[in-house]
Amino acid sequence: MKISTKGRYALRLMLDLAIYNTGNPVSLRDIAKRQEISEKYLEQIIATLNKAGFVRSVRGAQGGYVLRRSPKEYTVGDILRLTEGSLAPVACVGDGAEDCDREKDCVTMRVWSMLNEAINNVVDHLTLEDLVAWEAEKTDQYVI
Amino acid sequence: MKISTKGRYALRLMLDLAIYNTGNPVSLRDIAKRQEISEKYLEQIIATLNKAGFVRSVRGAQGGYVLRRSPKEYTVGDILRLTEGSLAPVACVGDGAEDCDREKDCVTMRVWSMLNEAINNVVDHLTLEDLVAWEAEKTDQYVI
DNA sequence: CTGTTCTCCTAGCATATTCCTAGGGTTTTC
DNA sequence: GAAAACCCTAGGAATATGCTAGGAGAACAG
Repeated sequence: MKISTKGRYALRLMLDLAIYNTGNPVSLRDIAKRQEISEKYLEQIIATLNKAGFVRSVRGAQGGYVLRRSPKEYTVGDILRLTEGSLAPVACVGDGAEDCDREKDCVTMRVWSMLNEAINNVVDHLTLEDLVAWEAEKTDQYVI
Repeated sequence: MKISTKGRYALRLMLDLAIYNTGNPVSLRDIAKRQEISEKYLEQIIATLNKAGFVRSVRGAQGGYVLRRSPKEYTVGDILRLTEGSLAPVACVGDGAEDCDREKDCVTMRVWSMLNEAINNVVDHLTLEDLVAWEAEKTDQYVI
């Protein structure tokens, strides 16, 4: 019942892009340094985000990645589902649920449904913008 | 981000015990048949529940297992945490959280905390009694 | 007092997943 | 044309998952 590094790093990566969202591409090198994550591993993670159209890549020197949309248009759920796969706690609930022949008899499915809803309710109502705001708050504290 | 069979089977096992909670021990053999789970695998799972004092075992012929407490005194969270380990979505939140030197800087931790709370809120407010009641409702539908 | 029905214990293993590392290739800018 | 970037694929160690197997020990029924 854990979120893997892939999903966690993807979120930090996207947050980093959102914070440095000036229009100029941000290189993986810089993100990797700031986030203290292996650049090579980040490459693989951002490839997924790139193919899904979450980011735009700019090749060559001075290249890097840019967010395709504004930070408020990415929910945490979008990012985690893309990188982690379904966030449903079991295979038999949520969208694209596998059918199970015990389904009708299965009271525990209700538990998983409730859990699924609770999880979605958190991740689908948080956007990158929220995280950027938290980051800003945090910085303010040091400034004041 | 999945609950493994261990936790899911443990819940079904405990629910089965709660439903057949007459005072007489229920054999694993019967539970395994009803739940369509390998008896040998269930043995390993119930060993955990037994060691933790969730169930009492009765050895020998006509033996089996009995709940130690009443169904309403077991939350789904109790059962899942025992069998799955912590339900926290990442290692750095929840009780017994590992320290992380990025902690202070880490905005994503807020996301994981919220997720953790949401999950706990579901599993800690559901008891075996609730599941038994659902089971009863379900049966009623067929009877009417 | 013996056979049957149970629980108990431990070992092992095939498969999948996780978390990377490595080594190149291609594109663009200076 | 060299450097700085992205792009692509392969592999691999470590761990977790989801069991199966085999037997030892306990208690009851007849």
